[in-house]
Amino acid sequence: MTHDSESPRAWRAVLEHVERRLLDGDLLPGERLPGERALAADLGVGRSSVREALRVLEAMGLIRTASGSGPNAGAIIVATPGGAMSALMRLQVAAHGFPVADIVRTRLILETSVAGELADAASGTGTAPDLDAAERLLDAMDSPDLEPAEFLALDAAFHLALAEASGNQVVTATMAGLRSGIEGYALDGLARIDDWHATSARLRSEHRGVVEAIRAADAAAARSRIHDHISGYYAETFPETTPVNA
Amino acid sequence: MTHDSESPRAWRAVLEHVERRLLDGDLLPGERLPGERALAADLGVGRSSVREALRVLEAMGLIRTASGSGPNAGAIIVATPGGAMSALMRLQVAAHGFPVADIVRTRLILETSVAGELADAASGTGTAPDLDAAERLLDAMDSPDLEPAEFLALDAAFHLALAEASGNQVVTATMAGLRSGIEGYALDGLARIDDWHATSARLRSEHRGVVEAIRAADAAAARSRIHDHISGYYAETFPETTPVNA
DNA sequence: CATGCTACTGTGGTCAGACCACATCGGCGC
DNA sequence: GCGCCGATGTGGTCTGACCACAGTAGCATG
Repeated sequence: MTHDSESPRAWRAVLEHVERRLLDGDLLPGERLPGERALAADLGVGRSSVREALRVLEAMGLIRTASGSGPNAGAIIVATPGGAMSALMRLQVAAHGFPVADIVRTRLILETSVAGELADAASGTGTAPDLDAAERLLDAMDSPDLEPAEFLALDAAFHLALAEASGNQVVTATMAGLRSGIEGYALDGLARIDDWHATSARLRSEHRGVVEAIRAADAAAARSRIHDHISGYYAETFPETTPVNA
Repeated sequence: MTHDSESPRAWRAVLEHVERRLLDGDLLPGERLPGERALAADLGVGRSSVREALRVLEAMGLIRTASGSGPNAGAIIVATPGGAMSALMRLQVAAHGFPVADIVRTRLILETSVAGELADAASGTGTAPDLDAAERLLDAMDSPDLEPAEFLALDAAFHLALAEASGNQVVTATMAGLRSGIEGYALDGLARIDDWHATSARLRSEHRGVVEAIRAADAAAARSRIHDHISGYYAETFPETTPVNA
């Protein structure tokens, strides 16, 4: 009943309140938000409105909620953009907001750039990029008795590991989202592969080639190899897709 | 299918139900979702749980809701990823999930690639990219009596117009999000500019140079000019920021 | 005195019901 | 035939009530 204001949506007021507290440094990652009831009382809105705002924050990867009591309970500020980006891309693809071809084009842009950056970093005198995680995944992909779906999951993890190695959290989260957006199509595309054995062998070889070019600090080769790797795969599995330029 | 173990959350069931209906083609953009009460009854959950799911869908840019009656009322499937991406990036920056430096680095990657693509498209025999909207914005920025904040808004719109011209909706939405994420910093940065007149003149000139390179189908020049334009501006306003490589 | 179990407390999660503001549309009165 | 006006149904919000859960204090017991 607190004559708050003109804002037509109460839950938006909650969202803005939390965002402001974040920007002001009042709330830091790891800290807890006030309880839903307290937040509702403070802002003069109902608890349901608070919950709707918290739901949005949770979907955006801003908070994690837990029931019960103790320091682990409640809404805790985290920053896990990967899941949020994945949900966003997945839903946008489902609603035809993001054409699959644009997802692939964007993936091409980001991965090509990441590979080039990694190679450049390898050439510098400073710390070389950490490719251990990526290579461990490549080793796992050499296992001969992998289901195609398992191989695909490792493949996705490898590409994500490259992004992580670049140290760019925005690119990492975005690539996780892009991958999620086309996951369904990737699984469908498995059925189109005639000779899976040959295809997986080629993919493995291409992966090694990319890492090799990065290690050799050959940015141009890293770029072109990862580009050809991705566009070649999509050309094979989705020949009807609009050809990706770039 | 990454069938994650079911969480006992009712609102997630609603979310997944809507997503499946989207994927199955039952729900198309422009169509209306069932009413909240009907949805609650159909899925056997409370209306508040339905509302929490709808709130997430709205935040993700999937639906638009309107009160009242008639064909425009209710929850209508739309696909406006720009707003969702902006909110996501803005919140992640606020929660320190996305370092500002990574936002800038990603912007550099995407815009450089977009400029190159546009120049390549201009060289092809097909339809040249539509740069009219971008150039109209440049004309507006030539107005001598613009507040710095107004100039900045037009600047952002110009860069977004380039992305739109590339025809990649994922990149367009992502760039809108990146811009939103650093909007606060950009406004703060205005205070650091000593000679705004000189700076704005330089920015205008650089913008024209980018468009000129695209029109001339000089991809290399377009890439380097947009790269220098962006990194130069951030180097000027945020010299303390970790130097962006790439 | 130490220990183990048990209520207590506070958290989010959910549901039900009740209003309100709003926009449309059918029907009554003119 | 025309115009106004209430019936209707929508989302938006609030309230209050439960539930499951996880710590924690405190009692009972050895």
